[in-house]
This record gives sequence, C-alpha cells and structure tokens, in this order.
Amino acid sequence: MPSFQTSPGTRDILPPQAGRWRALNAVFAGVVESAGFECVIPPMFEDLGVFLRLGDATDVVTKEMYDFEDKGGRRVALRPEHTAGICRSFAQHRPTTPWKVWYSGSNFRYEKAQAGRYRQFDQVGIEVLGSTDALLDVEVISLGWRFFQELGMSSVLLMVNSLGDLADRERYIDALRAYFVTHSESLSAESRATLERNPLRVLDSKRPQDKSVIAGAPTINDFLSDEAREHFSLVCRGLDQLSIPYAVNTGLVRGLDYYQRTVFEFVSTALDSAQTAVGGGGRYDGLVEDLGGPATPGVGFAMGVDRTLLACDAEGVFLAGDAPLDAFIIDVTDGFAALRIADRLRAAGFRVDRAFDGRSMKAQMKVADRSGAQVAIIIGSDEAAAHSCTLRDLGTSEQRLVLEADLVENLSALVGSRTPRRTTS
RNA sequence: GUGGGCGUAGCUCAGUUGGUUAGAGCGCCAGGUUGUGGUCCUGGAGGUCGGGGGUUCGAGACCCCUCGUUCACCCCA
Repeated sequence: MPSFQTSPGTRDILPPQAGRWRALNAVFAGVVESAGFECVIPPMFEDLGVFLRLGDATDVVTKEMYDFEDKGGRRVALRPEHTAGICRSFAQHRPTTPWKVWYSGSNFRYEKAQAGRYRQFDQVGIEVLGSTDALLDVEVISLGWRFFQELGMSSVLLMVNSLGDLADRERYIDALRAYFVTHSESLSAESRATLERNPLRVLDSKRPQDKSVIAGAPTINDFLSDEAREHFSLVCRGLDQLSIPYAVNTGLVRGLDYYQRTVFEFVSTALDSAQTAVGGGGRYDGLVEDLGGPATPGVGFAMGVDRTLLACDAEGVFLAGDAPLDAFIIDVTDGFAALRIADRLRAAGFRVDRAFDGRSMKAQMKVADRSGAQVAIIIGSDEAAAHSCTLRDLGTSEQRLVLEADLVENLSALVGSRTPRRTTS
C-alpha cells in the first residue's frame, strides 16, 4: 500500500478516461459556441458569502461547504457550483447584456461519496445574464438537449417545471406546509424533519411511505401568477416547436433556493444507481441582485461530467479515446537517429513517439504495436549507414527502405499529410 | 452525518472446519527468433494478505479498533 492515496471522494482521472473528458468538453464547447456563448473561467474559491446566497435551508450551504479561513483571516470556500461565482463576476465587471458564457471545471461539496457522486466533481454549463425572454429559456434547454444528442445518448429524459415568481413560490410553500402538517402523521420521520426546513424538498422524497401524501399535495400550477404562467407556457411551446420531448413534472423543485420560474432537469434512464440526474438548471432572476449587483435576470444549466460519462458507458456510446500516433520510431543503433527524426516529424505536424533505454528491436516493436501507431520507422545499422530508414505499415506489414531525406513525403503517403507546426525561426 | 457490503500481485479474483515456502488468469520483463509487432511456447520479476491490537502451539482466515473503498439513506450534478 503506498504512503499516500487520493483523499476521500476524489480520484485520478487516468488515460484513456482523461482523453474522454477532454473530448466531452470539446463536444460541449462546440455546441454552445455555435450559439454565441463564450468561455469564462471564474476562481475555484470565493468569499464564503457568495455561496451562502444559494440558500440557508439547503444542504449545499449548511453541511457540504468546503470552507476555511485563509492566512489573511478571510472566510473563503471552494465553489460548490459555478452559478453564484459567475453572478458575482457579472456584478463585479458589469459586462454588456445579454452575457452568454459557458464554463467547465471542478466543484467541491463535502459529502460522502457514492456512485456518481464525488467531493470533487466536474461540471460543464452555461449561464445567460440580462434577459427575461422565455425563448431564451428554450434556447438554453435546447443546447443542453443537443449536447446529449451529440454525445450519442438516447437515454436522456427532459423534465420541466415552473416554480413561479418569488411571491407565487412563497404562497405555494405556505400551502404546501399547511398540507403536509395536516398529514404529518403519515409522513416518514425524515420527511417531517425536512418539512421544518423546507417544505418544497418533501416533494423530492423517494421513500415509499411518503408517496401517497405527496401525490395528494397541492401543485405549483394553482399558484402561478398570470405572468409566470404565460412564461412557462411559452417555454413549453418553444420546446414543442423544436420537437424536443419533455415531461412537465410539478414535483421538480431543484436543490438550490435561487431558482424562479423555469426549472428543468435531464435524467438518464440508463443509470440504475441512485443518482440519475445528469444535469439541470433553471432561471434565477434575483441572484445577481442578491450579490450586490444590479437587478439582472439569469438562466442556465450545469451538466455533471462524471454522471454523463457513466450514462454514456451504460449506453455504450461516446467511447472516445486519445488520438493514435502516426508513427513510432525504432532505433537499435545509438538512438540519435530516433532523436533527430522524431523532432523533425513532430515539427512537420505528425504525432510521433519512440522508445528509450536501448531496448531490443523485438521489444521496441512490441511497444510500437501497443502504441497504436500506424507506421513503424525502423533504423538499424544498415539504414544508419545509408542515411535511410525502413517504413513498416503495422496494419499490412508491408515495408520498404526510404532515404531519411524523403521521410516526410513517404510518411505522408501512408498516413496522410500534416500541417507543419509553427516555429519562430 | 447514518447504515450495509468489501479490502489477498499493476488489474480481475481463488485460497477448504485456522495448519508447511500464499496461488491463477491477464498485464509487465526476458528468451525461443543475435534485424521485426499482433499468434504460440518457455522462463522471470512482482505480495509487510489495508493498518494496529487480540485469541491461538499456529491467523490471509476468528474477535476488537482503525483507515480506505463501495452501495444506500440524507441530499445532489
């Protein structure tokens, strides 16, 4: 057992899995940049106060925050999500609206790890600040949908709901509390405790005992203002226009307090663990103001990278790996030819690796084979004497002798031409 | 934070009611093939059996503690 290993809830993303993460990020960036979103990179930690706006009744704030005092006596916290930091950033820099940004990075929550849930977890997401347009909600949702489509997933379901405006929501919470209180003897002990803190969360209970009580609970529908109802109706009509399938789920409440009006969640039916939500988001019109900025509406989503890849595994899709090598150089002389040729071919734009430690030709050939390279470039004493090398196609096993001076041309013929890398000389 | 399962080689796992030097497959290294990979054959390296304590003549196995991991709850991506 080594002296050190990863801390609980964290892990090393090793190749080839790490290559898949980068590929997923690339797919995401491609989707959202096609809609005019630009990348933003906020800090990983912020003043604790930024995150306290997520809601003092939420677990994210009350027990999962990775907070600490730094050497200057500041109370800071590792971000548990990106949205609050991005709203703080907006309030600080006041960019022109609508501000359409995307991000990719780690978040931190002090929870006990389980399938699809880690203390350090990655999300990709988008936020739009400065517009109340319901069709913007649709655009945001549609980009999330397209992301899963481009990964090749077919197990993703979209659930939408409206939490109404602040006043609607408060009236609803009151009604919900009153209802649950009168039925509290039928509720589980856990749900009774939840009821004290946040009646909305009781709707999320997965305990069978609570099912019937929840089924009879008042729904948010009856409490929506005319404006909120119209907004939600536009969202649904927009999704219809794009032929994006969805289900209205009046029990969908989301875990953070800042949501208003539209909320949505993407769940994967391919996941059989307890965590099936691969992403979610909604509208948060009061958050920027809460953080001391101008009253600014906002809408966005975050997708869990880990869970999305788990769902891809379960579906057997998006099995992207790292790009293979073009060539592997085998030098059984003094190694200088490999050194020289590798440098030249890389400058010419090829992906090239080689062996070290003066191993036997057989050993180097095995490494070349495992590397996935298409071509082996072999330099033995005969080739070295003739300023040449043997090009062996590892797929067909055909090989021929070429002059070192003609190497780029001959390799191009086998693996295709490449664009030379930029040099300063 | 609470509860259950599991910790034996790099990986996946065997290991009988406690009984000699702890095994297999895959992977890795070397050789067969002194200039050629993917197949095959042979050999080799690699383990304080998660850690600590206890029971016993004797513990990988049994007991306690601890750490880690995993699944679930809480909650969430």
